Amino acid sequence: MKPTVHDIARSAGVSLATVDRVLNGRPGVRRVTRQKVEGAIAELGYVRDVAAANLAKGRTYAFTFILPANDNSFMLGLGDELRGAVVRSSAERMQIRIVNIPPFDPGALVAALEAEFDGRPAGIAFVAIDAPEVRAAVERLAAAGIPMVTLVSDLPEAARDHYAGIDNMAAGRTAGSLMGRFLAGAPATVAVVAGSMLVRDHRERLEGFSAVLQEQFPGLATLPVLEGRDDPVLVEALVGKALNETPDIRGIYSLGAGNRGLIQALRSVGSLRRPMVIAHELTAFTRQALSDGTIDAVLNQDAGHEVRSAIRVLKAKADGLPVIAAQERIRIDIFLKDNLP
Amino acid sequence: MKPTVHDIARSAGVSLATVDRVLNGRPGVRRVTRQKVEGAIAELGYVRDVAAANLAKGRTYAFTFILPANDNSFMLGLGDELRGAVVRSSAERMQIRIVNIPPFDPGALVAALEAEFDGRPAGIAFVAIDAPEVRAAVERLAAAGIPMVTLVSDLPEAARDHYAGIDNMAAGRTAGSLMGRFLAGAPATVAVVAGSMLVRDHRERLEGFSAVLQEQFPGLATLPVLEGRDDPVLVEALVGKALNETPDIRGIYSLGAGNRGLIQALRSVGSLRRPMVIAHELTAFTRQALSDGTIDAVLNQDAGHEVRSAIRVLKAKADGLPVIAAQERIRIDIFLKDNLP
DNA sequence: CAGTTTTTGAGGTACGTAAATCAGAAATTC
DNA sequence: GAATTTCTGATTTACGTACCTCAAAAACTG
Repeated sequence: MKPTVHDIARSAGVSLATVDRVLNGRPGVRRVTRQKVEGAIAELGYVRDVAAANLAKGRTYAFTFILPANDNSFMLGLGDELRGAVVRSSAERMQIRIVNIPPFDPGALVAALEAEFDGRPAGIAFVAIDAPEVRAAVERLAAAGIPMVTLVSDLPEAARDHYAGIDNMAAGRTAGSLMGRFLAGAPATVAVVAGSMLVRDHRERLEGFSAVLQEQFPGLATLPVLEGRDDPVLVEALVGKALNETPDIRGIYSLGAGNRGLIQALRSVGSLRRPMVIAHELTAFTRQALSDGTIDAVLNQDAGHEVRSAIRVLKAKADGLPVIAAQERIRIDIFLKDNLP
Repeated sequence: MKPTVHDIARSAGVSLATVDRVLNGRPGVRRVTRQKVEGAIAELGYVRDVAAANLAKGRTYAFTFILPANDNSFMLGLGDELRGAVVRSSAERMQIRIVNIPPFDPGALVAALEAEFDGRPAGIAFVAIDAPEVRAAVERLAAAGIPMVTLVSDLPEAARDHYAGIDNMAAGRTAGSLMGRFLAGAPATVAVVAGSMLVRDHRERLEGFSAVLQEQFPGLATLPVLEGRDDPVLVEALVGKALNETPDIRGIYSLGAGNRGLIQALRSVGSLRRPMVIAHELTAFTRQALSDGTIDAVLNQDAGHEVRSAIRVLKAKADGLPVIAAQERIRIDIFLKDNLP
């Protein structure tokens, strides 16, 4: 049988109350007594029954997720995953509130963060915008002892407890490496389409991509970045124009959203001149394009994993427990048409 | 506040006992009463508190993991992950027993499975060997109502409840696609190193790999499969011999274990003639080889994820709960030197 | 309508831990 | 050595659900 606090008390020759004091770090236990109890715990291999403990604590976890009301497939999918997780997690004493704010708006994010002070949530997850005022708000919440997790886009070196998202620099490097190898090292011109260079994850992806091309594939030249603002219509126009004006484009790296427009532009190009294309985020559109050969590779972050990881981490932080780092690492999925799930 | 059974009882105008009967599907409730209770549950949005329920049930989950006593890095890593999970899961009322059996031995696996009848475990996970006698044993355990999960290697169309592992056919296809693209479609000779063609996952990987080469890269010719029995020494000998006898090998796909030997053999080849190499499983050896350029890509299955997924699924099955399919899909990681974790 | 069966109510105990109270013991201080 | 402070023990209640018993009410049966 699994040992309980009673067994510890008996084995250590102390009372239940003392065991409780040791277990929960309450004061009023002499050093020697504490060591006796800890010895018994180690000897019997006692592990606290979290179900019973949570029940006794009667604690519920109020978490808030702040998401941009973006209408691209990825963010919509993230919202879906989150709502699914909310339903399931209510069975585990968690109450998750979802707050939507206008996208790309640091002021709105700060306001939403400030508003959380009143509710005193057990934790907050949010898609970070890298701006000084956001950092300041995060510092204040951290000072108030509220655990915070950044989601999808990070705020490095700020007081957040964890980042639930991919390493965007590594993603960019991976894209660069694939592009270089797929183009077999021959001299060629590559175009890069981004959403906005103001967004941190896009900047990092570009940085990683460019670094690898420079280091390992000097034969590949890149054109100036096309900023499509994650807007399918704008992306289509920009890419179409670029393909017309620079017919020798042999590769395209799309590191933001709005891939619907990219795919449109590519479809109107003759299949002979179709460039090598690497894009981000597996959506209905990119999946289709991948299987029909319009896109060659898709780098993906799994929104469901990110959401579940954020929830797990918030809960662990709220409980003061360590997180299993390996489990919480969000991986960069590489999809070719051959390993589509 | 979160509603409890008491709230349901009050709201439906029945007693606690009746609510309990409805919730747990016990007999002795009239149709109309049952509907009243279900209405109240829906209206109040009641969700059973799993922590309290598990505590009350006093149930502990006895799971058995049957692992081959293989000494390659991957299986050793899997064992480590499992032992780590065992420690953590004991806090969640799970007791996981690990049984080691000789590798590649259907008889030993059957014996280990048979032995589980007595213990009546709440679930079994095992690395499957595709043999008729194993299938028969699985049928008997399934008939006894014991949930089963195959780990790493599957037993398709058998009575197991779930497979916690990668799609090996897709892995092989991915390797084939990468190899074809990395070699840029030029005519070349490719060698394949496997552990044993008797093991299902190796067969499937080869099948997927060959299919893609045939379909998409007809210029690539493959040599007869080298069976290295996952043994570093044998692998080194075979690969060394092949590289000597067939100097125009431009690609190697190592779909099994024993990559230490492969790497050794590659290191003694001049870097000019070094072929394009794709291997499986990220270990200390393959990681090193990847970062120094000896290996070009590694396809990986995350042992930790597989173990945790198997445990989650077994628990869900034991509780009669549905599994979140998306969460339990084990992904094929593709690692280049640029996205090493 | 009496007898039988089914349904329901009321109440209790248990699970393992948290948290509190209060009295008594031990250690420390003056 | 008395007074004070610091520890410790014993006991109790609570968390939300599961599961049990027993009695009473209601619904059927012939």
